[in-house]
Amino acid sequence: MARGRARSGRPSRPWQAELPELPEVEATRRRLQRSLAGRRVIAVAVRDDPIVIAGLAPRVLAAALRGRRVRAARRRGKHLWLELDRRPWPAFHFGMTGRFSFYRDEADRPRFWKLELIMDGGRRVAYADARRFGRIRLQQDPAREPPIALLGFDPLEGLPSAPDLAAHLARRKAPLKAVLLDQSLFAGVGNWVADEVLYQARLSPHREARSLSPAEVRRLRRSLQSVIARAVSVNADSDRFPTTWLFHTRWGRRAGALTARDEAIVHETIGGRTTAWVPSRQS
DNA sequence: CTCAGTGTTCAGTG
DNA sequence: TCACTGAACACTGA
Repeated sequence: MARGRARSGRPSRPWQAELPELPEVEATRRRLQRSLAGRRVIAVAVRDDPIVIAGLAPRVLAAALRGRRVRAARRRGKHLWLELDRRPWPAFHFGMTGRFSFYRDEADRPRFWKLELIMDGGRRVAYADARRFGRIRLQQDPAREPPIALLGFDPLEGLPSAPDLAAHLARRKAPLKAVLLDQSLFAGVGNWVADEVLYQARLSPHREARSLSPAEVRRLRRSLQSVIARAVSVNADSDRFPTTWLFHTRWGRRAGALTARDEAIVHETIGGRTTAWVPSRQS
């Protein structure tokens, strides 16, 4: 598998998003909005998986979806949900390997599918998750219930002002890398986005969050906004990320991996996660 | 066979 | 109460 490779996909092949961080989930949301909004679910298949569909009987989930018309697809952070013409609504988290696939032929149903919707018009959409860290929930109002209600700022919807952000960071002693990954502060930031933001903001992932100067907080804020906005603007297709982004070279695991600028990349565990960073550029 | 991994949660600690 | 750390979760694929 080409890690971190979003695909554009030829029209004849099923489409699926990869990498469940904010940009990929937003690309999925747009795809769901385009192919499902205004259409009716004419059939539902649910695979009995007591982990991914925890606490929810397969027949209950199927009954909530069958016959419903989809009004819209919504997203917050890495969470996504469908607005139907009747509540409750389904909400999805993607874990490490959750993804939606869009296709027409039953033969294209993805290998680790958990839920499949057949829409009027014959289009099919399936949620699949090999590693089973993802979750499907059924909620009356997903945006106002946990876990979505507990999320922090969504960088695509808007970040607080630099002084407000500084006030949040001032309470955190943990390394910047760990704080960026905290969904109750920055909703939707995952491992590659955090590393990219720190690289572009020229900040070390080791820095205590509370140690940032006002100018550094502004740099962090600006990088967060620009990385997310740019990734979303190309539909999370990593082939279209700027060539200078760390993303393209961060997984060169051999000692001596270099960025497009010929800077040495270091890999180490920070905040419990593998982190790629460039000491010569980030401090 | 071993190990790392795009994420979250929980227990234990300070 | 809050913040932090590390283990656990489940499974694939290198």
